Amino acid sequence: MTVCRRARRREIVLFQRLASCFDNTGFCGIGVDAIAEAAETNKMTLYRHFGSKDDLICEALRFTSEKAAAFWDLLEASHPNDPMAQLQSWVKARAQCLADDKYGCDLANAAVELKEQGHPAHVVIENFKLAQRRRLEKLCRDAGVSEPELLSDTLSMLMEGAQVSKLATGSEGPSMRFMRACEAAIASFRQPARNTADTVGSEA
Amino acid sequence: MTVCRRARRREIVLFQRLASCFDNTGFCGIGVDAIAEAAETNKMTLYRHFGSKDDLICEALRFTSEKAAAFWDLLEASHPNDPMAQLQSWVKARAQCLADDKYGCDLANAAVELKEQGHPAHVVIENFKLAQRRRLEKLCRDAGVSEPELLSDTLSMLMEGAQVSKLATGSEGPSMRFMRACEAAIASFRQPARNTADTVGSEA
DNA sequence: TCGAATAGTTACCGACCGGTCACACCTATG
DNA sequence: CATAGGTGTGACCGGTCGGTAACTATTCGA
Repeated sequence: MTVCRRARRREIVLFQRLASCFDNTGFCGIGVDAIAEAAETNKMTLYRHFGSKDDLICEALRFTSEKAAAFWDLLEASHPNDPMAQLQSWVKARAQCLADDKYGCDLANAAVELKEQGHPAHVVIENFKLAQRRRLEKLCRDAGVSEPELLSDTLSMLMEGAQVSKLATGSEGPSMRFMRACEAAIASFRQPARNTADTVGSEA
Repeated sequence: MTVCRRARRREIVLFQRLASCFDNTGFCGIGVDAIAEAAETNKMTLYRHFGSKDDLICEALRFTSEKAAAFWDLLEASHPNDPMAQLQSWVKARAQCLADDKYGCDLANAAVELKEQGHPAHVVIENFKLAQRRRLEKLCRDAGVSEPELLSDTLSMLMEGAQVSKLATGSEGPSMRFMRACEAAIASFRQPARNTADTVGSEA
């Protein structure tokens, strides 16, 4: 058991160093040797902890997603019993991430890059994104907006879109208005219920 | 000169076959041999037309972006002198692409995958996305909405976000509400000017 | 129809890929 | 202090990578 704990401790250290390792190169574009170097270790040690490169990627993504889950707990604790303040705090935090992280969410990038069907990372990505969606939707619902599902998905899309847009056109592209777009969306759903799709004449 | 035209014709055929070639595998995940097979030719012919794999990727992206430019002309022709109808038509067309294309915009995917600085594809991607942004913003402005720049960037982010979100969580994720989100955004900017960020109490 | 330009084929290059092996080296714990 | 569990090192495997050479077959324009 003590050995097990020793190994686990080592893995956590590895994960932390691995977290920002795929950012520059992507997942296919980096070799296991380079990964090992970034993790300040060597290839054999990596292969003693993980069955394969794909397995390693999965575990690294899982680690990242668990760290992100902690963010939500922090968010709820920061404004207890004030979901609207939490929602605004979420926007602010996402805008901060957008400004800080040069390359967006690892999970989202992995979804784009590893799109061959059946890649083991897919279930990690999907579980993470669905969990995020659930929490955001709950937040919107608790905040009492008129259409919580629609607002939640709008904010999700704005967030993902801002990140890929920043990769494509830099920080002076559409992503520069991410925060204002979120605020406008929230504001438009705050008033009772009437201005969603009735003024746009589209059938189906 | 005639030979030049002959070669150019061949290149166009190659491009058309290449267009959907990177969709399944990404750009790093496919070898030149496989690319040649997908283009129904062989590696030597590819290398006689393009200097390198990166060059080939750039040209393929450029071809795709030129095809996309034609879409805008079609859009304007479909509803002459009715920018709001064009805007709604844009939303509908993007929703259709979202439903049809299994993997989103090649240019956006390339931006995510080829994020090493200095990759020659970056200028192609950036030029394309900025051009799209300009046209969308002009459309919003002509449609007479209250904040054309903000609406345009909101729609851009929703579009990019819907695509990556679909890759991450499938068509039942946030992307399922892409069209409604766009319509709500347009609607909220149609009325005079007052509901953008004043109800959300955020300083800075 | 002739000749030049292009396409196809095959084999090949060095480099690197993911992954494994054997073996020496640490280091924490009994 | 002995030892088992973990780490570091370097060589190695077969396969594939991007890219090229040499040569033949085909096609198209004058």
